[in-house]
Amino acid sequence: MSTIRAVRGMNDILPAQTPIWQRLEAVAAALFGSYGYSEIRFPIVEQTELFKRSIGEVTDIVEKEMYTFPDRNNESLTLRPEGTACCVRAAEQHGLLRNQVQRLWYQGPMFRYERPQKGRQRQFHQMGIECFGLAGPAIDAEILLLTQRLWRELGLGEAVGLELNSLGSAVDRQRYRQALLDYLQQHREQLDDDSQRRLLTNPLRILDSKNPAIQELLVAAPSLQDFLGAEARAHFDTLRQLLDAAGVTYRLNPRLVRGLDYYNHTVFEWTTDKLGAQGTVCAGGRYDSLVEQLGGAPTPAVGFALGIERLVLLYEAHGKVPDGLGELVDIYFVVAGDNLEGQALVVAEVLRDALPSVGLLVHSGGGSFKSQMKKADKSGASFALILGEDEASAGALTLKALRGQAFGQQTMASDELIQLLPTILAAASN
RNA sequence: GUGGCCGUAGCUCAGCUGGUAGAGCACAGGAUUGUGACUCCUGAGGUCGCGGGUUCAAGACCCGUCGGCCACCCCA
Repeated sequence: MSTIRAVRGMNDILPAQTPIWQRLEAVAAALFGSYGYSEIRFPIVEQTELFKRSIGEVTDIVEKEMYTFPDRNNESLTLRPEGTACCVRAAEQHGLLRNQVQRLWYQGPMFRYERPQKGRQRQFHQMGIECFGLAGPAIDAEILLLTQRLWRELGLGEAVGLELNSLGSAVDRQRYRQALLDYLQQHREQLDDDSQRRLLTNPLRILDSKNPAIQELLVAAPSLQDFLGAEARAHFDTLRQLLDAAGVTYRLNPRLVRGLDYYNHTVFEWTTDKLGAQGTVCAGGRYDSLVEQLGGAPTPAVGFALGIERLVLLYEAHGKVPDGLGELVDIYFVVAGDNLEGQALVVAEVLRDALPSVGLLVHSGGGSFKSQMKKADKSGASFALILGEDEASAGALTLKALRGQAFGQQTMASDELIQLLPTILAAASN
């Protein structure tokens, strides 16, 4: 019989990896909270229509990357390919956006049907924040400062860089789209197949083509910056002043357009050259018309999403990962002797009552004294706690240091041990 | 969806112009009857991704297929 494997592009995150994930998620969640953002949780499945209306009908995500299926009542459902649309739907549905500012964050799996490669899988994970109800550039600056602080706390300040652009208002963008189209159509024969296709679907995406010949052609193309209206220009200029004043360095990238339809004004990406082709770790921007598009009142909004898999890769290779991350066991309890397992469990519970923060692993399943000591060593524990025949008859326990501390090995009554353990463990961890 | 490279033990890999599978690590037991690490000995572990073909003979060659990695596309 053939074994069942995980679905392509959907990866297990194994015990060797989860401490890194927990660390990243904990640091980010604490940071978001410290800026006044509250967590929101929404379902993994939504009505298909939500994504068609928000992300855009002609985007690759909607056209060919969504996991879409009919529910048993034939309603079309979709595994969420991103979080922003879901967040807007949830916030709007529950009246969170009525005349008020909301600072929200979320995390969880997203699904896109793509060929897996480095930094990209079909189930991937994002953390993101969305802020509703603030139209000015100050909030754009705030979330960029927040992300910059996150990189700094993880020791990734040198590994990522910020790229920034403004798409202008929807009207600005429409005017520019036409001008770009006019230009590109004059040079149609020089466009590669992909760009020819995008001419019809999403011409702005031609701007960030990786084809050098296309980039060459674009040098003489009309620039989006020249099409920004007064309001858009003022918003962007003020944002840049705020970033300069706050010491955020960035690279203006007039070719940065982003793939989702709902963005306007500020767009940004934090990128790295250390992850291969998928170098975008965190990206976002302003989407002032999305709430209205989804049936709510006009509500300015800005947010970003960061890809946790990519952040994990970057953090492992370039971040400051704390020593001992993921080491759970302080004490390995060796139980050597017939019929002592029950007694060991009772003693262990007493120890846990007295010292709830201590990691205590009780050996189970028997085995020789020697093999238990080997397992104690392998567990990474600082100490072996031994209950054998001698200890049992003396009403005592033996504590043995495994990591070359001066402590050595001592046998004492369990009451005394509980008294002394906090001091002993503290001394050992220094 | 397209392209390149790759599938041999739990992991990392060797296996020559075809001749019936090996190493290191990890795991288990022992040397050392209640003391881990270092050392030494021993053991267990494989339908060589799967299916077909060529051949006296295929892990190796051919075809197909599935999977993995990387890149394109696209995106976090």
